[in-house]
Amino acid sequence: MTNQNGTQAVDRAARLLSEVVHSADPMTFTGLSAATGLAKSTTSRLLLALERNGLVRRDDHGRFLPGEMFVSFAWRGGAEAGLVAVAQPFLERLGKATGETINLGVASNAMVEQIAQVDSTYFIGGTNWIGLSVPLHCSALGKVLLAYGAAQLPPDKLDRRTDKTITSESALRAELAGVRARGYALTDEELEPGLIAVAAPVRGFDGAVVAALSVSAPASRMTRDRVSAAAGQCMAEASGLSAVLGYRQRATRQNRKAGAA
Amino acid sequence: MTNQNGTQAVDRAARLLSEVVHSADPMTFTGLSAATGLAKSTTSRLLLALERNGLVRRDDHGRFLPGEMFVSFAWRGGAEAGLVAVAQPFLERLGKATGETINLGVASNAMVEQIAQVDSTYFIGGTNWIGLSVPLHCSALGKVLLAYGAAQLPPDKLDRRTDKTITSESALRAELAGVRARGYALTDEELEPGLIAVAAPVRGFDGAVVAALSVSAPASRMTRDRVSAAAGQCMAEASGLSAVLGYRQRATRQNRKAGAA
DNA sequence: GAACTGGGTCCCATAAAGTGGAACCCGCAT
DNA sequence: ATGCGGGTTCCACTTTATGGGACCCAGTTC
Repeated sequence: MTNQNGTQAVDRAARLLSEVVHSADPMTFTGLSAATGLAKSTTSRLLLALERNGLVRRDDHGRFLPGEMFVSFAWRGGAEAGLVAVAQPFLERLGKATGETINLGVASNAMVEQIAQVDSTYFIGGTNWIGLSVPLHCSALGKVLLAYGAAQLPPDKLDRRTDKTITSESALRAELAGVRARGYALTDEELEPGLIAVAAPVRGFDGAVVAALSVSAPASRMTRDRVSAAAGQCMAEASGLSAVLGYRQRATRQNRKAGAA
Repeated sequence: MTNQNGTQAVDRAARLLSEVVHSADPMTFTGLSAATGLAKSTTSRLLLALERNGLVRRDDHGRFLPGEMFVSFAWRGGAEAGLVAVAQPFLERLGKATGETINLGVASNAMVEQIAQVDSTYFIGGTNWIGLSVPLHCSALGKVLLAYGAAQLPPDKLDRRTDKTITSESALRAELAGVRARGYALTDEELEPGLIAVAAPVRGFDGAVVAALSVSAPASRMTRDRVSAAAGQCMAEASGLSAVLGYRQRATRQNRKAGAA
């Protein structure tokens, strides 16, 4: 465990900082000391240094909160710019797991804008879709955004892209209910013949869906059972990303076996 | 210059981090090394440590950007919560300089909500207004928010609070134009007899006015010339706060940053 | 109000961790 | 193939971080 890099103090300070920033509510001095396993004196010195530098501040009860530097960054609109970067590792993991093309999309005036991508490891299936917008009603990303209220359909008629495209409002409504029930969306040659994709919601700190994560593959590779496997992996990564964005799942869903206090 | 605290490494790392976060566009390695005056090797080691801990990341050109921890914080909605904290030092400086009551206000459904305050050093003038909402058209804070489009008047008639209150829409429009021209707003016994206040705009990173900063005093103390002195100090602190929120005054040649590539 | 308690900072001898100059590596331009 | 600037790694040197304990302060308890 000894750090051969020669940055013990900085690493420790960063760990403290991480505790402070990622914790749901303000950390106390002793809490931090315990969480990081650092000696009281060391904890004190490091926290003092962090405070001096605007990285943490203390509330009126002496508990620690993220400091001026974080707030300043947030106000500069760094959030949007950073989403892609934060998401990248999740996309990559998902890409590695499935071997298929991964996309992250957000709602942008009644379309889905793809803001990040990891390419398929296969030859077939690999164009770059970043910056491209696709319709809401026939893409997996779009269905997720619609299903969870992150996007609204324009009043126009639903565009028919293939003979499988859902073009009736009521059918779409039913489909979206299904998405919410399953927790993921599927588009099966509804956007383009031969293209199948699944997508799962990414939530922000308040539970609102802010983006969607998808796995796209040619129908030839995406068999029935692989769809559900991909969907599972997709949901897992999406919820990991949600966690980084501050979303804390409630325990009311499928109970996990290991109950983290 | 030796640090008496025993936190050299952390302080240096924090300085690097500060450069990265507060800089308008991505810093290069050499830029950081130069800006902080640290040896190349030290800079490298510290940046590596920061990167390892998610405090900075590198873009595709190897330049440094704020890392996952900052983005994560921003997505949790830490911004609003932190505004008060970030503003506090500015309010305090202004309070010390003027000796009067200082307030920070934001627009909140057609009123001004005071979200932070520093009390007058005098006995007279000192109630706590935090949480209190005041009308837009007859408070200095409100005039600023109106003048710069951070708030809109409700369709109702303008409430008459004193005999000096501006109650005609056209007179108010003229007043707001004056506010924009001077850069600060004045309310002279328009909200309450004997109460004079000046206020200046606080801008976010994109130049939009997000809040207003005011100095309030009894008319007995706030003579003509003291009004302009207070206004000057108020504008100075407001623009300091704006700077922390990422607002950069134009008027200097600023080359717009092109996207990557 | 004296004695206790628990959170937090300060002190100081010790040695571990950080430092920076120089060597080195890599990609790029020439 | 040669040079160059940005960046990382090495390593001997010593400055700087470490943590145990003293200490301090503000609440509680008796």
